[in-house]
Amino acid sequence: MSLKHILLGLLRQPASGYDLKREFDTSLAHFWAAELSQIYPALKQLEAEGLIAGKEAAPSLGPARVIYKRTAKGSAALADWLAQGPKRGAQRHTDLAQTFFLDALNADEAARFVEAMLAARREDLHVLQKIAAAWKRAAGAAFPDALPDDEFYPYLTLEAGLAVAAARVAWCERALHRIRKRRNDTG
Amino acid sequence: MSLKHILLGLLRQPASGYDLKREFDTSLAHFWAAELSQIYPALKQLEAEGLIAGKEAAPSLGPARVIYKRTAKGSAALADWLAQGPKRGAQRHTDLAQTFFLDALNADEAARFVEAMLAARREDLHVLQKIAAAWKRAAGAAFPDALPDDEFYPYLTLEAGLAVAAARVAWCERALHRIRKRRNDTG
DNA sequence: ACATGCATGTAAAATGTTACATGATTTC
DNA sequence: GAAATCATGTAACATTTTACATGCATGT
Repeated sequence: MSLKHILLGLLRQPASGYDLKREFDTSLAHFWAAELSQIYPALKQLEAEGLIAGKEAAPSLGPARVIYKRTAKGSAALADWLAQGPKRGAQRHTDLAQTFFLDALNADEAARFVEAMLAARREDLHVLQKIAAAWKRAAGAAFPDALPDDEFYPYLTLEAGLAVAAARVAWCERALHRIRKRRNDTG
Repeated sequence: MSLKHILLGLLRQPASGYDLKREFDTSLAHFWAAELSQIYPALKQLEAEGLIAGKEAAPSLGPARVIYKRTAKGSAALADWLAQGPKRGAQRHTDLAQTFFLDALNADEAARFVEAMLAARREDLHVLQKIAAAWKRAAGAAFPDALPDDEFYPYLTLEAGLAVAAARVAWCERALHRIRKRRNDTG
């Protein structure tokens, strides 16, 4: 199960389930999503397997938190996962599935659909660009090559997200041109 | 549920569950995957909802087949889905999740991981390029603009797959250069 | 007082994967 | 005769999503 391996990876630094959810939403959103209701049971399972250890943090103020951290056994399990080589993840692009059947709509409706898709993909790209810009500002001159390993590799994945998002925007634009040209040619 | 909508879309042409599985593997693989064990129950559900109708095909030779076709009510449900605008599909890129944690390996192992990822992404791209080339050969001069709607839109999704696959290959190459440069710079 | 954010969880439903079971036909 | 492909399904398991439940703290 990949989710458990990802949690294992993130728990290099001690963190609560809630902290981890925030990481998913901010740093991992471009390749993985997870809900709190999925994270909490997964953490319990990892603890039962001895791969992470949890400690109740005394709440001087605010609600109680359980802080987890990876064990030595957990680090070994993580290295094992990586040593297996790159795994393929299932991709389900609902918007492309819809595009596949756009002949069920008329030309105007189809064009509007692709316009909406373009707007959504531009928004995706914009979000990632803002994150990348903030990262760049925070780092020094030899960016990203001078980053320490534990920031360099996460940054690489952001670049992957950026590259894919840009490709999808460009594709939407081309598709829209084609659809408009069709509409003019036939109508 | 998107799978049911996709089946609904594909059942413009009469087809059996087995036929549909073949379509997933050949024409939809770049954005959606489905197993037979998922397709058969989904077809039964769609039939129970009156969106498709099945007919037992008399098997003169070979095993019995159930041929389904979309009903008028089914076509309305499909149009409805498309009219809701583009839906976002959950993306789970296991290989990027692994890349995120590559600092857990040493520089050589990390480089080998990315090399393997590059090879896998090149293979993805190659598969799609072969499909696109075959499509191009089969069609005439004004390709793809002269295609009928029910082939034009599926072709657009293939182009999306191609664009994303090419972007991921290029990203892997850049990442690999960076990792090798790092290895030389630091030791 | 009320909304928002922090914090942890359970329960139920939906969705997806893997393994199993069956049997005919076609190709080597 | 064996293996691959056609064809349909069930069962068990794993995973993910959505809804619900609880309670503290902070800002308006």
